[in-house]
Amino acid sequence: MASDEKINEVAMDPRRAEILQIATKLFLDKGFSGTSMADLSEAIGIKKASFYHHFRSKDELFISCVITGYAPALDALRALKSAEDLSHEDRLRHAIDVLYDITVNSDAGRLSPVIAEVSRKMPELSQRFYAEYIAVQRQTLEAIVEDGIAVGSFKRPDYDLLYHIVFGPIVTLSLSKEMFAEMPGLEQMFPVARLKEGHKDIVIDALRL
Amino acid sequence: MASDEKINEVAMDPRRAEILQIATKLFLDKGFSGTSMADLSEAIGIKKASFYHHFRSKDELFISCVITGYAPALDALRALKSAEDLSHEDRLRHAIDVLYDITVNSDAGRLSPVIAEVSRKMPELSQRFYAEYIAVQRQTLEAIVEDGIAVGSFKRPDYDLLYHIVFGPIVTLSLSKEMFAEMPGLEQMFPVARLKEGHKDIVIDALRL
DNA sequence: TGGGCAACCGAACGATCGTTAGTTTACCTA
DNA sequence: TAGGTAAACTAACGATCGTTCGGTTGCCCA
Repeated sequence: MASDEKINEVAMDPRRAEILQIATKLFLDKGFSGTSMADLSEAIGIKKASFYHHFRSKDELFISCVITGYAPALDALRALKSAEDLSHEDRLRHAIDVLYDITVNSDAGRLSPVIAEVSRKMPELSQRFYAEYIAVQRQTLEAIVEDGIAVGSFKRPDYDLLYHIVFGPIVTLSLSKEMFAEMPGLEQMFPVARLKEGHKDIVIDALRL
Repeated sequence: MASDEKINEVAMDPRRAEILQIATKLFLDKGFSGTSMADLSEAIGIKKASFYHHFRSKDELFISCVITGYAPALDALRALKSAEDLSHEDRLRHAIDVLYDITVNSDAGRLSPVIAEVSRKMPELSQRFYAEYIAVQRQTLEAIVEDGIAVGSFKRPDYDLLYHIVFGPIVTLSLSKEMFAEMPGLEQMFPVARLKEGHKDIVIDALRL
């Protein structure tokens, strides 16, 4: 497949993509209202006015950052469905690994607190974020567990609860790392690798027959 | 009058307390930078200039909101230690009930995303919030579990992991409710009571010998 | 009874916000 | 080589930001 028909405008315009990348970094660092157009245009290396040649407004820019930010995460989720060679337990463990990765390390997950910041003035963004990103994560998790149930590996859980237990710690970890980023000893405070392994064990236990 | 005495002296000035209450409501609703001094003074019912009779700055006001916001939550945590009549499992269940309550319903917990918003420009607030609120929650949880271990009710857990599993879902639930507050069907999306019960079972299971 | 003072006010401060108007530059193509 | 156009520029816009100044009010107590 050489070209995907559903290519968005970003892939067509490298300058736009470059701006998105720089802007995302700033939004992650300083939040939405903490990032001024002066900061932004300086980081890009153009004057403020030139920015408006590429984006209609700061709001549109941020929305684009979010949408393009979770695109790779969605790809990673899609890739999960084609791991047929693993046991169902290992598929689930691998899925949780991926969820940690996309939430703690990717732009999409790390932008969540910033989306929360603007959610009141951009409710349509929250809705889109939920429908196109959060809900997809949930569906992916459910599909993997359902496969395991079908062959008798798992018991059927309360999916709302499963989601609560799986995503809760991951999202909070991501939020905490942002929130306490300036504190010394951050790595010891949140030993991600160890927490992840223990977390996976607990989730598997909760699904055991 | 703003003075050099400790910010968290609550009982000093009823007018100050009244302003704190109104300000907290606004900060919860619209975030830190989303709340202007114009909004605030209008909500209080005084002119902007008069506000500065009570607080030195917007930053000091917000810090006071946070500090006084978690004071009742700390009281609730302290009260947990004197529940000697319950079994250790029930004490833990009750503790988790309290954690849900103070995180999802109290100002302290609900202000967390707002603290995250300003954490870069007020790192000392993040630090204080962690030391005086987050760490206290953690210590309380640990003390209760240690009591259970001493009488053979629980096995000794990885406390970092326990904290991850207990607080993660609670904080994320609180964040989600703020983030998706404008979405229809919020209550069905996050059936708090059911999630809480299932969550408690899983935590207890993880501590079983 | 009058001095002190907390609480309030109108007015304005300088700074910064996101955005726009109008113009110039640089490059591609006809 | 002329012309069109995308992308950059300078300059400034009106609005709003948090904050301060200087003055007025009204209550408490000496």
